[in-house]
Amino acid sequence: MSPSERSSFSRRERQIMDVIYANGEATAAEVRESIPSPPSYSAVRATLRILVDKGHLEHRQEGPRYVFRPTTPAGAARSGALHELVRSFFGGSRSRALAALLDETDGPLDPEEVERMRELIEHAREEGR
Amino acid sequence: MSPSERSSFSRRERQIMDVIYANGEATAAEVRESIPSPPSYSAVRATLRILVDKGHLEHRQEGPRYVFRPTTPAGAARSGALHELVRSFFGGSRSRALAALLDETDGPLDPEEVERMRELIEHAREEGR
DNA sequence: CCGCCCCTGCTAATTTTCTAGCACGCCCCA
DNA sequence: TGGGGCGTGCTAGAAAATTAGCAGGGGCGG
Repeated sequence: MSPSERSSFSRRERQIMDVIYANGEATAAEVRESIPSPPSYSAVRATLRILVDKGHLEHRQEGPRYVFRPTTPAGAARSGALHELVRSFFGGSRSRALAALLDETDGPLDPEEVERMRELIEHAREEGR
Repeated sequence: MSPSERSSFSRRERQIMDVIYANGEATAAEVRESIPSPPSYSAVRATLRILVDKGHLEHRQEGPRYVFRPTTPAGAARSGALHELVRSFFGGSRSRALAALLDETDGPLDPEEVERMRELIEHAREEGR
């Protein structure tokens, strides 16, 4: 998903896409439950239909209902969104983003997780050598 | 800026906030130049005024024009946006986010930067010990 | 002083988004 | 068979966002 595509979403569209990316996939009812001060069920369905028309979502039938998921593979969407955020909020500096990522104000760091992160960095360092 | 606040922006509002966060501060003309398929100058100014009314931006007079900047301190906004992204796209896992951050498809890794990142991790590791 | 240029504030209209609600189909069970 | 529950598609209207354009105001060169 390109940045310009991403920024072309309307408010509701974005909220819905966020929920679906967070969940991987979701039904209309699930989407609605995940949105604060949610719109009507009908409105959710209408917006989902629009997103399908625009090519951002696809749906499959599961029993009586539709299950929606992004057309853009999750990995690519995640990577794109993250790089876009780093570009716009951190001037493109990965290390400054990492510093914010390690900020504990938003939840304590798990030592095991830090260890995993250390390994990731070591690995990247060896690759670049 | 809370997530719910962030997701309450309309499309244009979001585009404008993004530009201003990326630049730190900006004039109406600068904002307009940074938006792809930009709205009219007048529309930009109107939306800026709305954002000021809503309390997301403030402006100071600089010579003949206004310079706008976020009311939320940049650091807090960055941290909040990043943690929100990690929560919704990476299931809250910082290490998975880091893995995506190290993905080179979006630009090569600078060895010096990797070194800085390694130091950040080491530091966090020692803190948590 | 006057005209020009660039800025702001504002209003009214257009366009887009959002919503409610109706019509229909399917399944299940009394 | 007939009703109720639950899903979809669709459309018309309401609500919100976006836009254009006009009415100043201030600085500056002629």
